[in-house]
Amino acid sequence: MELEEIINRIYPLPSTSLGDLREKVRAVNYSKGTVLLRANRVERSMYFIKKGIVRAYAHQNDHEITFWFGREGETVISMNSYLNHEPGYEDIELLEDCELYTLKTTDLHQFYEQDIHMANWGRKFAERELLRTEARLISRQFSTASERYRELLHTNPDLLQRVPLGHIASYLGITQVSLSRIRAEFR
Amino acid sequence: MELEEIINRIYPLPSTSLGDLREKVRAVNYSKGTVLLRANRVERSMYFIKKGIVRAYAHQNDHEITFWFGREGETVISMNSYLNHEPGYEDIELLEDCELYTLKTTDLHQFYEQDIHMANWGRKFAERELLRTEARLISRQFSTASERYRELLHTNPDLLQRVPLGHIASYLGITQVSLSRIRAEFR
DNA sequence: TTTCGTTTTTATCATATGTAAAATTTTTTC
DNA sequence: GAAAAAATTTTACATATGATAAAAACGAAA
Repeated sequence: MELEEIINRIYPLPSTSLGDLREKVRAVNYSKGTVLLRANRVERSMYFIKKGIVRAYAHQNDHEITFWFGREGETVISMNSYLNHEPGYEDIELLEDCELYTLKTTDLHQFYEQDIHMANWGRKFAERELLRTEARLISRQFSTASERYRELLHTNPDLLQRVPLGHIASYLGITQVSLSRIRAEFR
Repeated sequence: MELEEIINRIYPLPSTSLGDLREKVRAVNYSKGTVLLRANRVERSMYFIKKGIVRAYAHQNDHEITFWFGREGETVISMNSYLNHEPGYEDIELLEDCELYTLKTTDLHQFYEQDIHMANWGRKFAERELLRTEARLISRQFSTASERYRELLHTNPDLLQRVPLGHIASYLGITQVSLSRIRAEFR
């Protein structure tokens, strides 16, 4: 997916803003397994996914949970790093070889301060992510693990093809063993 | 808490912007039990809480879950209504008599389009809520119900005084019975 | 104080999910 | 194509939480 489409899916920018953005953006490729952003660091880059899929995960002790997947057209950023200038809590890892666009967060901040269209783009981006995250929090309460799995199967069928089940289980808030049981139910 | 402080806690606005905002804002008082925003409607108002506490809850069948509390200084809006011009999924109910500031969402949208400072205020607001919500989603996975309760007790001691335990339990993702067991543990 | 309604706790039983380890299948690598 | 590594499933057992019902405690109003 081209940069312009990625951006405009969230909030269409006038071509002047797009031009300014394009000047600061660089295309990069990384291979599967690369860790794009690291926890406990103040990250200074963000990414747009042209092609591929990534996951964000947090850890505590030896435990690790995947709380976000990003695919073609999605924006990758360490929210805590970027918002509070503090170390983030997530690693972001490539699950496939990826083609990305990258931008320095300092440039992003400058755009926000200087260009109202960019500011509104950033607003819309955060609002959409907020809505999604809230929906997941709520569904965690209302739905059983089995229902959440079927829901995911329905809304993101490709995820199951592209991502190991361990990560999916974690994303659904259950163990891989439990997910395996659920899958066995209807087979 | 005065309007200016509420706004500036999120993102300080220049006095011109604050002045424009103040012109469109109206102070209102409602009593405990009032439902401020209703699910399944496109809501056209938003609120800032000067004094009091409210909760947002979603329902499905006869089940109801509280997923957000708002207190002095917080901003109340039906994200889905406002973002997608679709009916929202939450009711927002006053848990105490409240003093509020209210603003039409159409006015908010206009501010966003015309005033870069307001646009950045909206961005920051959504970003902060996103970070909070994400943190809760993650803690739901890492921590036991008991740990989450103690965490809440530590970070929001007043909540326990101001809100019935049933709502707290729901917010923590457990039943009231379960919360009662947890409370019994260390007493 | 008494009463009524709400909130909170207690008790019992059922069950979904977790932990740990082994078995199986699939994928990768040489 | 064989060996190694990774991913997935299965099994057995433990436990936290849910559902339900009832009792107790608390608070507001008469």
